[in-house]
Amino acid sequence: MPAMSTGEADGSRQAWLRTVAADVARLDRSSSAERAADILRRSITEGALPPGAQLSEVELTEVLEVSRNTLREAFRLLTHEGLLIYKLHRGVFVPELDEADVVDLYRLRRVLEVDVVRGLAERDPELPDARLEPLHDDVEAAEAAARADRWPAVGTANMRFHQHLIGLADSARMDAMTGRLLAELRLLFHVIATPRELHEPYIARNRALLELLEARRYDDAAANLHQYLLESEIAILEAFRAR
Amino acid sequence: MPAMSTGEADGSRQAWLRTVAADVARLDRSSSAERAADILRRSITEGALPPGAQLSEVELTEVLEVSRNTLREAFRLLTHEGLLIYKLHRGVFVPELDEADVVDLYRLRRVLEVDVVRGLAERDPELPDARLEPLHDDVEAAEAAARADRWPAVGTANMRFHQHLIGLADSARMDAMTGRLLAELRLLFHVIATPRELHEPYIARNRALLELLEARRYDDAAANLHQYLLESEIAILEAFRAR
DNA sequence: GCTAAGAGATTGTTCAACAATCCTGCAAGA
DNA sequence: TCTTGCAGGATTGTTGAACAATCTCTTAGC
Repeated sequence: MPAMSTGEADGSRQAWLRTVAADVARLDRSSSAERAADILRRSITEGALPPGAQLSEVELTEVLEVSRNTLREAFRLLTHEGLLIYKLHRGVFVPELDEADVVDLYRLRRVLEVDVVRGLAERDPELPDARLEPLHDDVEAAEAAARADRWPAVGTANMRFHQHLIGLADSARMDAMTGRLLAELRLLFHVIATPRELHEPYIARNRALLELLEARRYDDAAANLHQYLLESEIAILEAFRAR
Repeated sequence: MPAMSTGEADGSRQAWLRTVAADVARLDRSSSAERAADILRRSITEGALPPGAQLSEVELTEVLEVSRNTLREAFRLLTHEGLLIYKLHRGVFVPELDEADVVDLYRLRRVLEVDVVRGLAERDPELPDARLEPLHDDVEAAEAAARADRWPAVGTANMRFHQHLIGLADSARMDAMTGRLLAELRLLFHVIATPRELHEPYIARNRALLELLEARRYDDAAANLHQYLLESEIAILEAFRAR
C-alpha cells in the first residue's frame, strides 16, 4: 500500500481503495462454480436456453467440464437470481414467466426506480456530474447499436442504463434486487417476436430521462420515469399476448 | 382429482387447487440441504450464532449430520438470504451489519411497505376483511408476548406483522425481498442490549396501523407507516451507537 | 521488533458410488 | 376406450474420501 499524505488527497485515496477492492473481488470471483454460472447465465439471457428448458446435470458436466457438485452450486447461484428454478427430484428448468410476472416485475421496477430518482433531490450537492457518465455511455451505446441494427445489444444497453440508474442510490441491496428483476425481465424478452418494435422506443426515452437528470429536474424525471414504465409494461403485455 | 361440476363452483375449485399446490410445495421442501439451512437460519436469527462468527464446515457436518457438500449447499441458500457471507478460501461468516446497513434496510422497507399500503386503495373491493386477519393475529400475539415479558417473541410477532402486511400486495417477489430484509434486520437486533425498549413501541403502532387499514383509510395508513418507519430507523440507529 | 519461510488447518473441487424419486411404457382390469 | 398398477430405466439427492489451493499461525533469522 503506497504511503500518501492523508490530508488533501483523502477522497481520491478512498476512491483508489475502492477500485482496488473491486479488482480484487473480480479476481477472487474465480471459483469454478461462478465461472460455470457465468456461462449458463449468458446462455439463458441470450435465449440459447429457452424458457421451460430442462438443464441436464450429466450433459452439462461434460460441456462445462466441472463436477456435478460444482455444477449444482452454479445452479443454486442462478436459482437465486431467478434465472433457474429447482423442482425437487426433477431437475432445474428455465422459468416460464407469464403475464402476472410481467405485472409483478414492473410494479417493483416502478417502486424502486421512481423512488431512487425522487430521492436524488434530497442529496443533489453530493451528486457530481461524473455519476451520470455511465448513464450517458449506456444511452450512446444503445443509439450506436440501433444504428447497426443490433437490437439485442440495444436491449442490453437499456438494461445497463436502468441498473446504473438504480446505482445512483448507493444502495447495495437495491442494486442486487434490480439485478434480479432485470435478469428475469430478459427471460420475457425471448418470447417476443419483434425485438425492434420492443426496444426502439426506449432509446429516446432514456435520453430524455437522462437530460432531465442532468438538468437536476428530479421531480420531472421521476414523473417521466413513472409514465415510461407504465407504458413499457403495457407494451410488453401486448407483445406477450400476441405471441 | 375429484370430478366437480365446472360451472358454478369454478372459483372455489381454483381456490382448492391453490391450497393443494401450497401443501405439495410444503412437503417437497424436505431436502437435506434445506433442513440444515432451516436449523442454521434459526440459530442465526435467534442469536445463537452472533454476527462475526465463523461457521466451520467439519464441525457442522458432525452436528447436522450431513455431508460437506450438502452443508455447503445449505450455506449457499443462507448466503442468498443475506444471513451468511462467503469469503473465498476463508469460509462462511455471520455478517456484521453497520449503521449504513440500517439506513439501507430501512430505506427499502419504507419504499416497499408504504407502496403496498398506498396501492391497496386502488383495489379496495378485492380486499376482503379476511385478508387482514393474519395481521390481527400478529398484533394480538405481540401483545400477549409483551404481557408475558417475552420480548424476543414480541420482535418475532412484529416481523410477521410486517411480512403479512407486504403479503397483502400479492407479489411473490415483494414477499421474497421482505423476507430477506427482515432476516437481515434480525441480525441487527442481537447487538442491541435492551430488547424491551426497542420492541415495546411497535406494539401500539402496529395496532394503530391495523385499525387504519380496517377503516380502509389507506392514505392515512401509508402516512402513518412512513413516519413509523422513519422513527423506528432513528431508534435503532441510536441503540446501535449506544451499544 | 520486524520480516520471511514453513507447517498445519481450512476451504475448493473432483470423483465414484449408492439411495431416493420420477418418468415411460406396457399389461391387466373395468 | 379408459383407467390402474407395476416394472425398468433414467435422473436427481446425498455421501465419503481424496487431493489441490489457499489461508493462518508459528517459528526462525536478521
